[in-house]
Amino acid sequence: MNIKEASEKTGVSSAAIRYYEKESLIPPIDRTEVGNRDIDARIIRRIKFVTQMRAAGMSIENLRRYIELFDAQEDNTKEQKALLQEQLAVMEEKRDDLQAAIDHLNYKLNHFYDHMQETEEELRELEKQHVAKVERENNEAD
Amino acid sequence: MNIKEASEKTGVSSAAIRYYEKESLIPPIDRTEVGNRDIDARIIRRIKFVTQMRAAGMSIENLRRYIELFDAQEDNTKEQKALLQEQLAVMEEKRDDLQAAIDHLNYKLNHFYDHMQETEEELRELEKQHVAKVERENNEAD
DNA sequence: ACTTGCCTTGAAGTACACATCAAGGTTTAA
DNA sequence: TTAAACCTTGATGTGTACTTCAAGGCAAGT
Repeated sequence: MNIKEASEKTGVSSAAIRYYEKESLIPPIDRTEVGNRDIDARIIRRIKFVTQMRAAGMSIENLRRYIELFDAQEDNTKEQKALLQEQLAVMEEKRDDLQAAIDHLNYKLNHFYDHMQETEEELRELEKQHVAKVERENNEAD
Repeated sequence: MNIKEASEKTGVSSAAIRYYEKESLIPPIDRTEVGNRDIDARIIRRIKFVTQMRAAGMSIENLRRYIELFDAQEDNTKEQKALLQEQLAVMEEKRDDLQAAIDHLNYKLNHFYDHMQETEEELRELEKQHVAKVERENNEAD
């Protein structure tokens, strides 16, 4: 499979695949006799793995660190586990933040046709208080 | 409250607060007589809101679009609702991707002390097959 | 023979989200 | 009154993660 087909199969651009190989996020890719990349299922899996982790917000740097350990022969399971747990914590926090924001949006959508939207009402109240305060200050300045 | 105190209170750098104001992610901040920013609880709330959404992966651009609608006086409810729904869909997808990755990592962690980690085993098996294939090819080339 | 369409590498360019710097102003404390 | 410690704006710099470009090679079709 050439790089274009791999790109279509994974949704990752050819340039990005080359970049991932250069950055060792995927293993060295076999070449045809003329030097073109010949991509197999193993590489496709690796590309998809990278995509998933990238979508989850893992940086290239951390991903490479992780994959290095992953691919290593020696079982440095402690480091590996620590790294996984670290990443897991980051991702869970991210998910919770997302969920909070989703809840917020859902609430707004559910109450959308109420005459005054309540979440906005809250902020508008603060806004009103603020405007009143500014006006008071202006009056004092007279 | 000056910008430094606000920075300490929110964990957002002074430069970032200025940037957020410039990009209209937070409302225009009042100034003291000499032109320094005078930050109140309302702004602090807004900064924290931005931080939360940013941590959840929303881009500055989308966040601004969202906040613009949020702050709008006119009730262009249809567009507003459409945009909220759009944003909601994006965020839910992101959350689901995250959850999938979290599940993946959790699985790995739960099976960490198994003699051979199963997910890795799978990849290592492919790796072995690959190496064997390369060796066969090398032998053929002799 | 030549166009089309794929590939290669290395270098340079780009978008985002700030961080840092330069040049200057104000307030406070010694 | 001079230094320290804030502040301002505008410009420029930075790191990340690619994308795009330049220059060329290979293989198939017309």
